[in-house]
Amino acid sequence: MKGKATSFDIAYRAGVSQSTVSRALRGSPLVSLDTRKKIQAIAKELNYKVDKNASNLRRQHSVTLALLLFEDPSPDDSLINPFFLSMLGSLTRACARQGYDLLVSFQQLSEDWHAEYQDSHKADGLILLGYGDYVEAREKLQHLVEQGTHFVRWGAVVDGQPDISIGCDNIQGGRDMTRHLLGLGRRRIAFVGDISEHCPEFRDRYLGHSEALAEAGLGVDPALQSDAVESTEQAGELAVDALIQRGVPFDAVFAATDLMALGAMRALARHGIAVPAQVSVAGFDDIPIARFGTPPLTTVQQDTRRAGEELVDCVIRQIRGEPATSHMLPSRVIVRGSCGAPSGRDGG
Amino acid sequence: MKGKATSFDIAYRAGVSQSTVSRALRGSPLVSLDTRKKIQAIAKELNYKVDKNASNLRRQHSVTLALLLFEDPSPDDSLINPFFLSMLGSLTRACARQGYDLLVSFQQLSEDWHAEYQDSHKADGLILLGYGDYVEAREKLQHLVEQGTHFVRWGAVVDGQPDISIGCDNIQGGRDMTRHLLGLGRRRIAFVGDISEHCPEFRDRYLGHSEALAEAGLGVDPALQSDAVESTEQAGELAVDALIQRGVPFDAVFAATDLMALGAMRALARHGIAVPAQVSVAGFDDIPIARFGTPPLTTVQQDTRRAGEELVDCVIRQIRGEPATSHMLPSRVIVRGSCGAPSGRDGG
DNA sequence: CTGAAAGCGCTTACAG
DNA sequence: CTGAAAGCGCTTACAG
Repeated sequence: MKGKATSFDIAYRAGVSQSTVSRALRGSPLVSLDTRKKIQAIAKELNYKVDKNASNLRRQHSVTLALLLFEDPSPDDSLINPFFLSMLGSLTRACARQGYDLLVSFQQLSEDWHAEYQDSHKADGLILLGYGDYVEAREKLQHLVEQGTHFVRWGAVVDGQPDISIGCDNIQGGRDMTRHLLGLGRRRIAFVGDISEHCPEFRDRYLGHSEALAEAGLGVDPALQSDAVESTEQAGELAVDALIQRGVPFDAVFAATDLMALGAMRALARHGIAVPAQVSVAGFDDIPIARFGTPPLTTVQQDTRRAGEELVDCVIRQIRGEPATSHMLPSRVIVRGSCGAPSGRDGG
Repeated sequence: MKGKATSFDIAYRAGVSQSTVSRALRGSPLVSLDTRKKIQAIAKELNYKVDKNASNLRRQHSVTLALLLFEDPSPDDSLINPFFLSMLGSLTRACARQGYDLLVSFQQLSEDWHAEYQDSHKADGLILLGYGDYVEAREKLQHLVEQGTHFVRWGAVVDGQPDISIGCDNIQGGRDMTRHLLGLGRRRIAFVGDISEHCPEFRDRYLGHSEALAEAGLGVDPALQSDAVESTEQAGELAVDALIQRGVPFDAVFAATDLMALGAMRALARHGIAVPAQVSVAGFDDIPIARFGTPPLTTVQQDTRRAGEELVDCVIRQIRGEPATSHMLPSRVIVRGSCGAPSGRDGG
């Protein structure tokens, strides 16, 4: 065989027209069973695969989705946010289940990522993960919407947002965790993370946290909140340093992110503060290393598997012209050793 | 604007032929600077992107690579080997640098993965990660080669292999680690992992281990080697249990994988054996959680960043008809707390 | 330097 | 149920 077989090759061998071959292989009901069988047999024999480029061109779609991963530029570029990575797994599988391919692309936060994929027909829809600063991203999102791009963003559902997003219920997650801490007798709970409009997810977690405090008849002390410049271990460490510097007493640290919580533990250890004996530490995400913390980290688990499925489903619905809406997924508290509670069976 | 702009739209506005538009946008030297500028301006204005399907069809390639990730089926399918995941990051970036897109696909180990991607023109080349059992994979690899598929496998370089592979120098890595252990005064070093021809990478690590023993004038005691059914934490735990059951004394465990090493530590803890005081534990891979072990795990680090680059480079060379050969990448021992050595500055 | 034209390999109305 | 034909949007010899 020279070169790849085409539908004409198999038509010739089967003694039918090329149209019939195409129909048979696409499962059209218009072709007789005998013909179909014969064609399929020859196709297999010749190791024939329909040319996706030709097929896609003709049908005007690509049956692939593009995953745009946005990352803060970091010197060591093999280090990826573990949460995104776990999302990637479920996204890939969800796509496969729906018959879509997944194109993965890391975007520099600075880049112009408008519709590159969809317009070039590389992908029929986009999934955005880790869009960075929401305020900055917003106009780009707006632009994408105006262009009619099919896409969904993983993240907070924000009032009046231009796009469709799916995220975990951050308010609920924050509320549940603070309730847990309160139930353990903690009263002065520090919150680590940027709660401005730039980080709506963290803001929601803080909101839930505040709600739980209110439920318990406690007020929110602004001195107990400490910004972190990014969502890294180091930033979490620095934030707790700042907190200690500030001189406000606290008996728990609730970090908006596991990575920051791990950093918080490090700062605490450095200051000779025992976890959880003196201070409880809680995180958010349940990334794989959370359970390897010293002590293992109590955190809020997001259901990445379900998230991946819903994200894919949401884009495909848009592609098909079906209704799709923003919504939130439930989360759950995973109790491990870092808060002082008896470890649950979930703590694995 | 109804629908996407085509090269005809921009030709019309620019007052030139569609051929000229195509040339200008592809950077052909045949077009005058003025014409090119004008065309580029209009293209930007109309938000024009060349249709990849049409372009690819015409040029008979796709400028995309497919990453085939093979995984042992696991009940929790969001759990992916962290080593592969870190590879994925560098692969994506390496592709981007070369102007290629990356299609990600999880293959069930059982599936028939022959040339699906290349024949359908979805991808110009394949990168295989985690091919499973080498003996089983071998005939498929052979088949791929016969079909002229452009691909590279991440893994051991095996004598007489049909395909091209790039992997870390497992023999060197194994040798270096065992030398390290020997330098720490350990004499009875257990090795955890399947060293049969089914797992050539582990076999090579064991080979290096044996070489280091020989250098030190020590013999290889087969009783100190313990198979693990898979490369998971649990399998590592079981393997160490078996070792203890066996009653052979040992003062170190060198696991063929970090995940297994972590499991080994768990088994040791369960038996009340102190690490590293009584027994040193070493791993291989340097996955992100390695440094979070209790104590932090001493391990052999593979340079995933460089690996990603070389893998991509290797496939692209094949696509271009340039020579490409199997080769190995150096690895390095990362000293942390699990073996009893004073922790190096590399220990992160 | 530019244009007219063929052709990449399919899918799908249209006609039978 | 089947075939002949148009067309998806490009790229690139070929001719000027």
